[in-house]
Amino acid sequence: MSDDLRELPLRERKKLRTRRALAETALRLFTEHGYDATTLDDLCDAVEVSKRTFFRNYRSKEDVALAADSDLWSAYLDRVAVAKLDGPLLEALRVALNATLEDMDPDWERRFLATRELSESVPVLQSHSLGYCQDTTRAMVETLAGRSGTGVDEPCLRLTVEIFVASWRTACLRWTAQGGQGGRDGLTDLIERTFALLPDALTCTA
Amino acid sequence: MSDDLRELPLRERKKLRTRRALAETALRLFTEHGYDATTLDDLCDAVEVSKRTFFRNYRSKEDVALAADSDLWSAYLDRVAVAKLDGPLLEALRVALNATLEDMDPDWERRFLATRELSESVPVLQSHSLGYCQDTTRAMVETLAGRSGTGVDEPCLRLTVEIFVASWRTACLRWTAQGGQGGRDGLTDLIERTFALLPDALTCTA
DNA sequence: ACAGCTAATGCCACTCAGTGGCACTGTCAC
DNA sequence: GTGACAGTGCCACTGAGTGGCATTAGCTGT
Repeated sequence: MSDDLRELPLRERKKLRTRRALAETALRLFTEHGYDATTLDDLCDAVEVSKRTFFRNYRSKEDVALAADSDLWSAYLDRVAVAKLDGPLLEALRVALNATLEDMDPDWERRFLATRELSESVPVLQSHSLGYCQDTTRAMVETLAGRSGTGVDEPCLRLTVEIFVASWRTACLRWTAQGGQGGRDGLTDLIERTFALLPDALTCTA
Repeated sequence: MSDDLRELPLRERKKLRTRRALAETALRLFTEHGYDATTLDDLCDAVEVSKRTFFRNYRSKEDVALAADSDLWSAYLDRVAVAKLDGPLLEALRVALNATLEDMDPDWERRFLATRELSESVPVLQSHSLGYCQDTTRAMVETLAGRSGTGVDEPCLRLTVEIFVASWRTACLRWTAQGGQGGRDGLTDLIERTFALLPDALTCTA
């Protein structure tokens, strides 16, 4: 995830630079002038690429805004695919998440916070972001089912993963609400506390 | 939710008929020819209204496809707003959901199943549908927080509602996968069984 | 029954997201 | 160098969604 940039062929380097410039500039423009008020033409002008090139790098306007989300989920999926995951599943998934967070690029944290704030104020981004979560959920269920030999329809497995994602989002929401306080350690801490609340959440009264 | 249609002023009746015709026809066209392959112009031609009228009835193409979802959630929110909700919150929410399902229009079930199938095969609909869930979650948390006097930031409350929605979606997924078998009773049954799995889901091992 | 009011609609022109096609250019392999 | 080809720019197009304004049609009052 960190700067593996210098040891790539020139062509790849340029491509990657464009990709990053697009995501970075998009985040800045969306934050400064608003998501709707920023057109893709604005973005492409700023990065000095054609709109066609934009769409070769990102599938949609929402996609580029949520690049930091995407980075996290794909890193997480990679980790889950190779991790040990012994003991209680929910706990193992949480540990893997913490490890993934620690491994993210130093700059990712800032991008992610900006992305979260944007996502919470723009409905279409929120929906799209939830779509990512759902895709990740599905992929995780498939990976885990394939490994343990049970089918993907095993309701308990799916439910566990859903609860995992729900907890993550709850923790993430609080982290964003407090302005990303404590950086990724703060986030890790919130995650831990949120997961600890789960048994209470099942039984708490109105 | 049932046919309160005959006792409305003519103008309102026509408006409602148009609304329903749009949702009904949209569902049919989307199912028969595919979501992307059906343009709003196609839909408007079929219903014989202008595109402008469409957008006065629904906010987007996704919205009209997910009308059955929206119907359920708004009925559910209405019920939660007035329900007693004593005892364990999660259980009370589930009971209220069952009651809402029973009260839905007889035709709703068919529309809902078609909507779910559509939503699972069209990513943008899935995202949009998750957005509805999220909006409902937020509204529920506000309602419940306002009633019990605690703040909306009460993490346990939000977590409970998130788990509720996650369980609902898991049950719903299975219901759709088995072709809506058993109608809404079948769905109610799946919901009950899914909620019963929750304690296991917290502790199950990989 | 008729005229006036107004909500709802239709129509038209527009913006912007996203796609397809084709020519071009810079990078890589030889 | 030179040919191959990935990546890019440019252009024209479709389709979602919006704003404005004229028109229709349902609800008044008399």
